[in-house]
Amino acid sequence: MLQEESQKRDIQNCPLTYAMNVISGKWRLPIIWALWKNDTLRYNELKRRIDGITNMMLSQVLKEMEIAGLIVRKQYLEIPPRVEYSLTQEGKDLVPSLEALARWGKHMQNR
Amino acid sequence: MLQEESQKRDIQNCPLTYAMNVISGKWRLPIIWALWKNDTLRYNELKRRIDGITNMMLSQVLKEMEIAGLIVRKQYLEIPPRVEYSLTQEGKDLVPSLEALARWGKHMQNR
DNA sequence: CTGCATCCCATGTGATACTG
DNA sequence: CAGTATCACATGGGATGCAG
Repeated sequence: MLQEESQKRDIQNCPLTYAMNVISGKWRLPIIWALWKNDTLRYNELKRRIDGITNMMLSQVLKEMEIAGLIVRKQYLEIPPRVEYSLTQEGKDLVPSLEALARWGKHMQNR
Repeated sequence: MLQEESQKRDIQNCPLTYAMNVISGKWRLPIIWALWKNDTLRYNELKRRIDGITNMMLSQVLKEMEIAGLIVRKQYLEIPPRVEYSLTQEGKDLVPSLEALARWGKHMQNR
């Protein structure tokens, strides 16, 4: 439809919409937050810190965030398998903006 | 379920999750942006500036944002009806954080 | 002009089981 | 340990028509 077309254009053109899409979703912020606090985490360490997430959602969202350039995945060819995740520089650059948003949210909650 | 419980707790406790919920959704940012640029707009003016939105979505989202404290609705008891919308101070306070996010998004798009 | 009600569909998310 | 596959469901969003 025409509507979808204009929406797609928005997503491609508007930096804010782009940013929102990158951090939207139930699990993206918890993942960013966990990796921000811990620098590097293995798959199962991450899973244990994010309460309620399933393997399906975790692996899916991690893959999307890697493609988006937010996190980096480092795989070691060992038995048993070891995979470590951490934030890219861009992912780290995002945090101050999120903290600003959080301050605003805190203010709204206390109103 | 237990999961929903913990999710609800997150929404209530985490200021960032709270803020994200307030600005998430297909039409919230376009509305904020339109009111930021124009200060005050009537219902139909707003609708004309937000390409593709239906009456149903516009009125629904406006009501939610009013309850959230982002916008203020001013109704004039005239015939034909006139209703004007504008950002609250809190709504305006949100904009700098959004602009920071937008700068980050622009950087990511150019990478 | 400024909305609301009904019905419908797409997408995101989840439960469960399985694999290299 | 680090995932994938399948099936199912809840939620957000939309088309259409009606209303004060």
